[in-house]
Amino acid sequence: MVQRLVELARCPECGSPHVVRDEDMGEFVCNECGLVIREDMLNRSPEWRAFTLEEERAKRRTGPPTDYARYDKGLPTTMWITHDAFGQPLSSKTRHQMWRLRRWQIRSGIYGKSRNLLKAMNMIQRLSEKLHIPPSVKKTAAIFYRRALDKDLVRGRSIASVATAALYAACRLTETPRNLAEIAEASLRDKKEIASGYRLLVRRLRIKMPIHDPLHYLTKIAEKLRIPGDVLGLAIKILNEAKKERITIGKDPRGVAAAVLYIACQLNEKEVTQQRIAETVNITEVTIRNRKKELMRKLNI
DNA sequence: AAGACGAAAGTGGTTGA
DNA sequence: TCAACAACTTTCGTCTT
Repeated sequence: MVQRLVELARCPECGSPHVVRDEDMGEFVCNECGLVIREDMLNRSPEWRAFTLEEERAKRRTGPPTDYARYDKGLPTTMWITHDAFGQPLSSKTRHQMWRLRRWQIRSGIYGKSRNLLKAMNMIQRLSEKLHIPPSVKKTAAIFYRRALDKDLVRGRSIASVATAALYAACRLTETPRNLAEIAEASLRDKKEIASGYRLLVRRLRIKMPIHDPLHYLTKIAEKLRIPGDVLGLAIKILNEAKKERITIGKDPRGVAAAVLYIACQLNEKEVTQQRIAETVNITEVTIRNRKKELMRKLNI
């Protein structure tokens, strides 16, 4: 099936000129931000062409080409996509994903929520591509969204915000390092909106989020700044002490990790500035200083 | 000149009434 | 739902190396 793409005016959301008309899906989609501009556009033209009467008779099927009242608007067939928006053939991996999405769509199609789900899946798909989120995490997000839909949590909220929140929750659960700011920015939605959606999902779906261990960040920073193993070893020792003294609870694990590593570097006379550590984990030097002060005091260093 | 330190004011999230 | 609260950030002046 050939996709016909027609350039439109600028996207009302992000101002991007890359707004594309996707006739097969019956949608206008912004290639920059993934905004679906007119999702209920109806393609009334026949999906086939005939040049002779015989041809027309041969190609015509029963009923009108598309029917808006049908639950799926013929979507199970239109989801058979073999080329991307630029006319390039899809990779086998993406084709496989599309195939799964299609099969899944056919299965759920008889239910009233299918359209909602399809839109959400599109949203999650676009966001995942934009943020380079691995397929396994994306799958988790999809499952979260489905469960949210089952529990009627989407009612009264926008599909986009819940879908984005589901993706964020999936990232948190799988410890995929994407923060709220990045995801909110990619979805072009308010951080608050995503955050409240996230909390709703965690609460109502009873998702058990892993507690972020400073150790996780410790090794990460050490690797990035090429901290030698013995210094890292010392840092881990200090961290374990801190855990015993219960200094780490309720604090930003990144701050604790950063401070512990900084102390270890100083004790080993390894020159690393607070600033360098701070920027690798996206916190401020002040936080490192505060944590450091507390650690030094309570651990008698 | 760069890095460290800390005070003060502001922000966003959590908690408990 | 709202106010209080702790943690964290931003900003900025000062001190040290």
